[in-house]
Amino acid sequence: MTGNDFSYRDKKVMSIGIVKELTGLSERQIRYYEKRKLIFPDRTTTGIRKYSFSDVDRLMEIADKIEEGVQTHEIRSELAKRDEKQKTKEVREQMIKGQLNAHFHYRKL
Amino acid sequence: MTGNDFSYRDKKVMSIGIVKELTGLSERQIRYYEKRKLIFPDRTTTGIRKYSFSDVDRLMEIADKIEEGVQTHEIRSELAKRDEKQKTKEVREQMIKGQLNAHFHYRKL
DNA sequence: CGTGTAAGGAATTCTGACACG
DNA sequence: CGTGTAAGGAATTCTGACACG
Repeated sequence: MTGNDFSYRDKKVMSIGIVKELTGLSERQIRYYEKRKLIFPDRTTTGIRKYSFSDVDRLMEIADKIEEGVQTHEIRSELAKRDEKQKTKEVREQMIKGQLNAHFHYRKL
Repeated sequence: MTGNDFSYRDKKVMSIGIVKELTGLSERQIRYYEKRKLIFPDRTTTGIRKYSFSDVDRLMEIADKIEEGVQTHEIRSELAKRDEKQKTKEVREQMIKGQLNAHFHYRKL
């Protein structure tokens, strides 16, 4: 609650133009990888895509795989697997935090 | 050189629209604080302002000061002083890094 | 399959100015 | 002094499609 639960790295704040610059990819490629479900930008209420720094990193990984000849379909399942693990890990961490809170603040009120 | 010399926090990647959302300030205010030299966004070659997360934090501080009735002129000198200290600190850190490098990689080639 | 491009429209951003105070 | 707003233009982004393969 207090600090940088996910700070800057995961905040979706960049539009596609900067992502293009940062990654060296074309807008076409960036949008296409989204269509293939490799990347999941946010949208403003008016439909503009917003990306995070971690999205940028992920796009660079994707670009590497593509260059290696890996198809988007395969990249997708690799990434999905990793995302799943990551989510599980975060849930565990949250549970530990919760227990610590319960321990130290037990019936504090 | 290797890692996050300044990572995400200081990278100027957001356009004014998101900054507006993140800070709750109006575009007018954000641009005005720039004119008064409280904030220094980058510009794309075509003139679009780009801000960093630290710019966002700074804008919130500025907004607080303004609310307290402090004038931009005074805020400016406060911030300038702090920036100066920060820069000095960074220079010192760089020097230390340089010396460590010199020590460990002395005539490595 | 992955990517380039021209097309037309919608949303964003920019500057300088008038306004109030 | 700090901020709102309407004005007109320039730059950005979006989608669906044609193209190549």
